[in-house]
Amino acid sequence: MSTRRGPGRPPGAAAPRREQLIEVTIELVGDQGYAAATLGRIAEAAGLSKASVLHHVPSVAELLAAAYEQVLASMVAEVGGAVEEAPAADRPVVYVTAMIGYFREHPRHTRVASEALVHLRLPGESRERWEPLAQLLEQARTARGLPPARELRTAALAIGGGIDAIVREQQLDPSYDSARAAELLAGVLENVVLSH
Amino acid sequence: MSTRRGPGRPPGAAAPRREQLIEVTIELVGDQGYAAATLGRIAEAAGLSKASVLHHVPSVAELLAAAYEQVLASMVAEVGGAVEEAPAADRPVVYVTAMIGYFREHPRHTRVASEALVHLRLPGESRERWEPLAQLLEQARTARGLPPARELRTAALAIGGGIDAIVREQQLDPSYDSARAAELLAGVLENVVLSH
DNA sequence: GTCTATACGCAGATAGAC
DNA sequence: GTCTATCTGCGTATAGAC
Repeated sequence: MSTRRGPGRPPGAAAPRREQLIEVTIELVGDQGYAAATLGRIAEAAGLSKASVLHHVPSVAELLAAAYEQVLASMVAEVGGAVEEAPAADRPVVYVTAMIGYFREHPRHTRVASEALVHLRLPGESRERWEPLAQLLEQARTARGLPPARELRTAALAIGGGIDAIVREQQLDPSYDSARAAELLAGVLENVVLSH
Repeated sequence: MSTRRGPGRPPGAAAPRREQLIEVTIELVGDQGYAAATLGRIAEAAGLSKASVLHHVPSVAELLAAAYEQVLASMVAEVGGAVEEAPAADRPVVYVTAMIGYFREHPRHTRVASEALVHLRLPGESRERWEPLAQLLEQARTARGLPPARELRTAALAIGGGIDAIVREQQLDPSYDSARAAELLAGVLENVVLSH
């Protein structure tokens, strides 16, 4: 009987219940913040008992981390894809607009990502959030024949902070046009960091 | 007997126990975050029982709000003072350097202020955090004989985000020179928002 | 896999003696 | 003003039946 069902899944397949739990956790955190993402509320939103939730997930903390990681992976995939399609000289600008665009298209992911630094115990990774952009800036400058920048870290940090602020404003006030803001920020980047 | 002690204090005087509790709360939040500022830990840090703490303060939530407000008031007093001493044309630049300088001099206040938006139920005030800077920008432009800016909100938002990022970096890595970063950010402000 | 029942800890807050 | 003792609620997690 080659079609009998065993206890396991085919190697690459997903665990559907776990996926569902991650999904409702993202909705809960995205809409009401990490403080609202308790075992009881997650169970209720998933239509399960608390014990059943913990049958599919080792702990609430692990589930919260998995939800955050899924949001982060989705963001990295989309932004990273857009960046790689562009020539090196334009990548910083694409990074800015793609990042702001991503969170405009995924409002729930905004809160998941922005509150994660406060609520989750994140290893040192969060401390170097400015590094990817710094690398893009440096590579764009060499692609343009410019000398290395002296204050790369501060430049990347400030641009990243500007992105965060624009994304947050779009979340607080959906009538705020973050696409236009992204163009503006990209223009500053172009004229200040990527010229002379 | 005009010197007898009654139950009250002279009108303008502080309530010393309450002040002490606010103080230890700021230390706790500043060093370990809002999650660590529980009634039990506050009591322990103050050398009191939990019940005694609540004799001087109506609730933990109120104490947390008071601690945040004290930090905010202190910051506004220092930054506001520096800004008012400067001519209108220079105020945005002074705002940036004074703000970053304040949090460099008061590391504990950094975390109290930055996590407050996530942990405290703040009324609409937090939504207009960009407005003071926007006003300074507008006034500086008219003082310089420039026409009103078109994207004031985004400019103030992005600068504010840059300030936040630099302040946070100084907190995470004390060897990071946020004073130099402030000069850089102020320079961008000068050349991008306050010229032509 | 799913449930009910339960254990356990910790948070905030109150009662009442001193 | 200060304390000890207590209450209540909520959070995570486990035990064990179905």
